[in-house]
Amino acid sequence: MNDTINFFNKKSTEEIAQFLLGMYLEHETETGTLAGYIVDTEAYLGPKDEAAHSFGLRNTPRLKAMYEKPGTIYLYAMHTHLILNMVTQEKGNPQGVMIRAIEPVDGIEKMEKNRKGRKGIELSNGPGKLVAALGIDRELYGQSIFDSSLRIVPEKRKTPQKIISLPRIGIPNKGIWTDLPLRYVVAGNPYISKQKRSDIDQKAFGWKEENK
DNA sequence: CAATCGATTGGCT
DNA sequence: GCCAATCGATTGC
Repeated sequence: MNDTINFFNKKSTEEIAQFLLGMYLEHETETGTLAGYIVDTEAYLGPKDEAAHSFGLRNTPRLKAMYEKPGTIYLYAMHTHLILNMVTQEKGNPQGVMIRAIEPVDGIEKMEKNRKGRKGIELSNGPGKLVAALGIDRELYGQSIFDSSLRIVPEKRKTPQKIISLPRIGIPNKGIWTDLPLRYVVAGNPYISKQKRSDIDQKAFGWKEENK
């Protein structure tokens, strides 16, 4: 875990976004532990990034957590859905990574309940969906992804066979920022949104063979 | 399938 | 009031 914190302290937001692919994300709730592997992320480069909430160092009450230390959880509402992000740079430098999808591992039945009976890839193949599946709420706003009830567990992570970079989703008319490939996905994993069925790796889900 | 569109909360100007 | 880093149902090819 210390290695992971050091990684956040030394690397660029783009590098951290890729590093988070395969990361084990778990949420300890009153009714049990819910967890999965991160398979889809997007980097938001803060002050200079027209697509970021913190563009131009904008700072409003909602953005407070973005100006905190690396690993701080930043949640915001999009229509009726909460979206999960974490801070990636030093305090006062509001850059972050958004989590777009996870592959469920632990507590799948509870996730199905949280998702009102939906199953399979519909459980967590979108940013609003995984937040609902894991039962994430506003109380986690401003807490640390390293040691709160919602946390990453580097010891349990997987390694992607191949990482693909793509333009980010849902940010039209932002000049170069619309097209820059700041979205990163585990190639072939079925939980990636807007993916062709033929590109899915049904056998290994895009992971490297476990080191046996 | 792909494209379109309505729903509808919260944060900002 | 307006707009959004979305979801899900529906339409149409």
